[in-house]
Amino acid sequence: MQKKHHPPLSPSLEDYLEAAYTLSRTDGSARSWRIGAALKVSKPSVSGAIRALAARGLVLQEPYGAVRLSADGLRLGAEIAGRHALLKDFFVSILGLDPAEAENDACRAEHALSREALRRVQALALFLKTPARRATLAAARRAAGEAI
Amino acid sequence: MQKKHHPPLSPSLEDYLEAAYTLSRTDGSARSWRIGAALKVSKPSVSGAIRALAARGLVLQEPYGAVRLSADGLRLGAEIAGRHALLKDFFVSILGLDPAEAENDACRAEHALSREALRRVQALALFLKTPARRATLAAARRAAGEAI
DNA sequence: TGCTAAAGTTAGGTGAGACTAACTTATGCA
DNA sequence: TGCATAAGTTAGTCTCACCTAACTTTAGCA
Repeated sequence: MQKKHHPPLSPSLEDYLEAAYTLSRTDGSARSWRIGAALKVSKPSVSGAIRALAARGLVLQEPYGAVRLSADGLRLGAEIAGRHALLKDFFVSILGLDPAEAENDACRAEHALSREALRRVQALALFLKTPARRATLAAARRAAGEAI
Repeated sequence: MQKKHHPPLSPSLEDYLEAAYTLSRTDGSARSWRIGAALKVSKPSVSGAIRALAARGLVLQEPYGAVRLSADGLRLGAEIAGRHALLKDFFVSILGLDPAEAENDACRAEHALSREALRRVQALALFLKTPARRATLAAARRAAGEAI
């Protein structure tokens, strides 16, 4: 099996891989139409994206069958889903954003931030959530929620 | 002057407008080649983007001349540059990110976050920067800087 | 004052990522 | 068990955002 190098995944392909990963977790398998429904794109769009992910060895596709993630795909999918969860949690529990809006913001921001920035966001969230910081976090959330 | 509606600016066009705005501020005028240099794109790319911005009434272009922002363009440009500055400041002064990396992250994140999220990030930064919070901010930055 | 070099534009092409329409394969149930 | 419907694929098109090559305009200076 010859390895080719591919550029890092585009935001779009990250979304497809993340959806496939999440659906595999929740539903046991990732059917193409469910990915399309989750991402609100057409069937051919999913088909093309899966082919691109398969070319990178991230998913295995038996034609007309379910999408399965390779070991690499599982690792990357988990990482992307983790970035998403981390940001959503920060938006909700630190900034006090409405969960639906936090979800949208996380979807977009997860492709924009560097590993290091993400790590620091996570650390900040953890710091502010320590029990000793209860009052501070409450005040911060109050401050974030107020109009400026 | 007939107004057409246009969809909101794409991330790419926001970048061009932001660059034009910033150059106008620092250099007094925005020459096309400077925009291209700032964004690391070719002359024709700038030319095309300026045409698109002009079609939306955001910039005035006299052929072969400097790019000037309209009143709308100035407003939007200032807003976009503000988002950028706000995020960079958060990354540097709250998360303790290296300024060069903060710049890159801000460039990408400025297109990803909603108005509300941005507002709350700003409020959080303001909150943590109040003098009464000196020790907390220092501890937070220390926590963010440490490996997890 | 005219020529050259820098700046800007036009023309044409590429690749990503989306779409619709039409086709193929798989599935489930009468 | 065969056929209708659901799921997936193929083909072809569109737009966006970039590129190079070649052309035009502007401007500076000998």
